Order: sequence, then C-alpha cells, then structure tokens
Amino acid sequence: MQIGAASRATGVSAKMIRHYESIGLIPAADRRDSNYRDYGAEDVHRLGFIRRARDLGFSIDEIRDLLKLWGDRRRSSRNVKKLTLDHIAELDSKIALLGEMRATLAHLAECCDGGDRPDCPIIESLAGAAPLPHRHHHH
Amino acid sequence: MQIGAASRATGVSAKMIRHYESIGLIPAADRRDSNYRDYGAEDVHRLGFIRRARDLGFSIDEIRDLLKLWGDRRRSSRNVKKLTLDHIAELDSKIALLGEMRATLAHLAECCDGGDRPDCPIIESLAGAAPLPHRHHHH
DNA sequence: ATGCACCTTCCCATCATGGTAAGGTCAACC
DNA sequence: GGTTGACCTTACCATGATGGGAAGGTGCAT
Repeated sequence: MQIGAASRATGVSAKMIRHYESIGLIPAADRRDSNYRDYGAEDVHRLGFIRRARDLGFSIDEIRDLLKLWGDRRRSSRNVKKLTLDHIAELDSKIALLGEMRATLAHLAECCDGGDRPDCPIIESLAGAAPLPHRHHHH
Repeated sequence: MQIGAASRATGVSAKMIRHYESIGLIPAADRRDSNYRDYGAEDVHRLGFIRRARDLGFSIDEIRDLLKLWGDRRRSSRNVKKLTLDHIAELDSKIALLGEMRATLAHLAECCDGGDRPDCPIIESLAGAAPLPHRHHHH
C-alpha cells in the first residue's frame, strides 16, 4: 500500500505520515524498488491509533508514550489512566482560560450599543480607560 | 523611556515590542543617539491596548483592525462589536471542541480501572477496537 | 510515447513567543 | 582612567503541527 492509500485509509495526510517517520514516532516504512514507501495492515493500524489520539488533543510526545503503552503487554492501565487524567487537566485549563476571555468579551459586547456612534465600551476597555469589568480581583 | 521600561510598564516583552514594530503593528520607535529605541506616553498606551487585546485572545490581525478603529474618531461601535462577536464565536468553537475531547476522555477514564492489569478501554478505544462511546447516552 | 497520477526530497510559511550570541552604550564605582 | 554590570542593538534559530510548493523520479493506461 502506497502512502496515498495509507493516508486515505487513516485520515492522516501523506505529509504528516512522512513527518511522523522523520521524528521517529513511527518506524521507517519499507521501501519498494521504486523507493516508494510501502505500508501494511500494522502500519495502518498504528496510524489510525495516532489519528484518534490527535483528535483527542494528545500532543506528539503524549502519543509517543501512548504508543509505547499500547505495545507493552505488561502495561498497567494505571499508567494509561494517569496520562489521560493529566491530559484532561490540561484541557480543563485551556477551557477555563478561553471561558474567561469569552465571558469578559460577552459582557463588553452586551454593554456595546453597536450603532453608528463611536462610543464603545469594548475599545474603552482595551484602551485602559477602565479596568476590565467583573474580573477576579488580581493580586 | 527605553524599551525595558516600556516593557515593564505594559507587560509586553521587549522581544515582542521589537517584533510588533517589525511587522508594522506599531510605528517604528524614535531612536536616541545611542540607537536605543525611545518610547513616550502614547507608545506605552498603545502597547497596553495591544496587551489587553492579546489577553482576550485576539490575533495580531484582529488587533491591527482594533487599533485602526481605536484611532478612528468616525468609527461606528457597530464595527467594533462585530469584530468582538466574531471573536466570541471563534472562542465558542474552540471551547466546544475542547469540551468534546474532554467529555470523551472523561468517559473513557471513568471506564478504566486504573489498576495493575493491562486491560484498558482508553487504549482499546485508540486502537480502534471499538468506536468512541456515545457520550450523550450516559450523561 | 505521451500524459497523468502518484511518489520522492528539500525548503519555506504559519503564529506568537522565547533563547542565545556577538557586540554597542552608559552610568556608577574604585 | 579602568572595570563592572545593566541595558540596549541586530541576527539567527527553535517551538508544534501542519500545509504549500518546487524539481524531479516512477508507473500505468491510453
């Protein structure tokens, strides 16, 4: 199976498959006489694993760990769960940060008339005329 | 005022101040005989504006637009509000995406024993043994 | 044998930010 | 005067995950 077919089978772009090989995330693919990369069922399975992990927001380094655990028959699910819970905590941080931004902006937008006149609490807040409203008192 | 003082006054690193100048986000600073950049009150005000906009997650290009509107006495708040609402929509998309990832992972983690044994629904799900579970089915 | 789809490697771009190196400037202190 | 140390300058490289494109080789169907 050529790289294009492997790409279509897994949803990982050919570009990224080559990249994953170059950074050692996956083993170097077999080559045909033409020098074309050749993929088998196992490779496709691994790429599918990687794509699903990426879809869940795991970083390349986390995926590297997950792949090791996947291939380790003596793994304990404890390790996998820890990795997952850590990643959930990262996601929670990001979500909280974005949520704060959103709340601040939504408040400012509510206070903004949105008409033809230039008066605008959003711009005023950015200009520092007033502190951002209803934020946690910073230390 | 030298770049270091401007940096401390605004919370924008000297590195980024130079960068913003190089990409035309701010005008080229005045120079002293020493060739050191020299900043005045207006420059500091603009950098503060930029920092607050970045803290709210606006991209450089969005900030470019906001700065234009800030300096335009004939602006309508309509334009500012539109930019803001568009940005809120972007934030909502990101939050929703991260939230989906989080929910899927939380569900898998709940189903994972976390003990010494290798059986692990998280790894199995990544391996494609089973489709990702329906989250809404079981809260 | 020609065309077309596919592959190869290599370099560059993103976005916002930081690091480091090699060197210039300036004020303070001995 | 000379040294030290804090500050500044430019320039290049790195991140993480991905895409774009150039220049050229391979293989199959018409």
